[in-house]
Amino acid sequence: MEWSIQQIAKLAGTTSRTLRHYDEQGLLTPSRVGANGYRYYDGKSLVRLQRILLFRELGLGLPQIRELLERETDETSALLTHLEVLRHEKDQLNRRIAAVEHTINSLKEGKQLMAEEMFDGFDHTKYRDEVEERWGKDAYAQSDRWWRGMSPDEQKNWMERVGQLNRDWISAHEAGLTPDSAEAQELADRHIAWLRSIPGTPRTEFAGYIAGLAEMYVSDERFAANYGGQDGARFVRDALNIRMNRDA
Amino acid sequence: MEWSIQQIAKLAGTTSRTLRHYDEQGLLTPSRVGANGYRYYDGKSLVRLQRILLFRELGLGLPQIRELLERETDETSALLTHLEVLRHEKDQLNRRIAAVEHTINSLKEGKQLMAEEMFDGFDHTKYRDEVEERWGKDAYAQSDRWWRGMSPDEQKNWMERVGQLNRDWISAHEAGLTPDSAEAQELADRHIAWLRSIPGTPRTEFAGYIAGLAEMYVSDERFAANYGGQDGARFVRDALNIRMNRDA
DNA sequence: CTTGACCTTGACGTAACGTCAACCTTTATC
DNA sequence: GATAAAGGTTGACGTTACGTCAAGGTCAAG
Repeated sequence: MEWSIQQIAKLAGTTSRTLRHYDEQGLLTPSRVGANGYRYYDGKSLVRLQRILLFRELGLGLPQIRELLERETDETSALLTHLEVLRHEKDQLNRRIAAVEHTINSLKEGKQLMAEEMFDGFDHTKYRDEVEERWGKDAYAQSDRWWRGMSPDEQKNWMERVGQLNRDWISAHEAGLTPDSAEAQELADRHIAWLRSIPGTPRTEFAGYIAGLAEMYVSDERFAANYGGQDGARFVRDALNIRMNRDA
Repeated sequence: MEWSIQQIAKLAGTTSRTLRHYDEQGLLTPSRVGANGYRYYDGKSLVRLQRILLFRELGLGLPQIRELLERETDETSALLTHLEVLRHEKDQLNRRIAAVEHTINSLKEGKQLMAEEMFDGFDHTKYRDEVEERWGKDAYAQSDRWWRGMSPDEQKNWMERVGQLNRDWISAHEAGLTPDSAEAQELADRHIAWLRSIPGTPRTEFAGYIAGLAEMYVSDERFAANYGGQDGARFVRDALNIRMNRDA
């Protein structure tokens, strides 16, 4: 069997322009080219084309696809790879759906959605890679399970407690207190207790973990924002460090 | 609270260039612009930015997003729309996963995947809109349920029967038989019986349906390809028409 | 006063095609 | 055999949502 360029395009659900593009890129050359320059394609071309379009729908770039097609001699393994990517995409989608449902519920409960909350909600899934890189894969998975295990009410409650703690930090700082003041040290106590309550928090080397975290509050604007900016974050960091040293 | 362009970019997980782009496009103007031209953003900006990025992840274009944000005063309804789109995407993904799993199973059963099969597999979902337009929504849904109701084995079996019929048509044509020959008429009988066996086939106006279908075999390359090209399709059409007229 | 981080406005680059334009073949029809 | 319709070819420029310099102004810290 042999098809013209438009025929095979319709067969595969694409356009002739795409076919010419793939020809230019060396991704899919016609099985035959007539003396008049017309392109003709056969069954093998069709299969290859299907696979290309398959990968394209996944968002893979043409160079990547070329690599895949060249390296993968086995159809099954290629499809298994494909399947894995699809499942990963599905997971992500499910998460996004859960996130949106969550925010809708919050709204339905009549409580206004505040900017920080919105950010925190997304934060939890958005920085996955970063969290994994910094504290290991288990840490993220564990913390994620814990978070999802809570009811929306519990989640809200938890976030409000965090918000309160943050606000207290900011007030203390704005009140001109010093990091070693009794008030700041009390906040440090609360802060540490709060951190301990999060599953995934390392039990060994806890002191080093806290020190690193405190440093990050300052250096990462996303965290610093929670404490009213870099200045506030520095205040929190100092208070925490003093608290930890007192223990030692 | 007020953030600089990089701060808010990091907060939302994007880049400063994107922010400037959105400013240019009038999608998100800074809450304040300093005398030096610096852009500053506040909490409301952050929320709006989050929403923009949300929609962007869905693949919506910036003009569309602008429309949505202008029309939607209600947060909840916007998110509900959003949710619907997400769920639709999820359905599609699940279908693709099922399709890939199906082909993998076929391969695992050791049976070679032939080009036509692959095409048929995709065909069934790919041309949905077209089928619906031509024969009504019920027809597609009905036929789809029927197809999915079959086990992989049954599906394979059914496709092999179709393949045999098609090959017989091609042989008959290549053998130089005429559409009104006894052999061709016998094939027409089988063909019509086969069509009747497909749920969704109209019972009323069956003759007209057959005539239209026969015409389509010729005019649509995707169908013609099954009969060895337009020429073969013409042969099938003529045989079918003769068969139907004989009944009348 | 320099250094380095951050900001600005152009302006060109990119990916995967869509969409003409200008022109040649093939096929069907008068 | 003329002619139009349908389909083919190769350029070449347009599109979207930014990325990525380039060239230069601003600002806090040492």
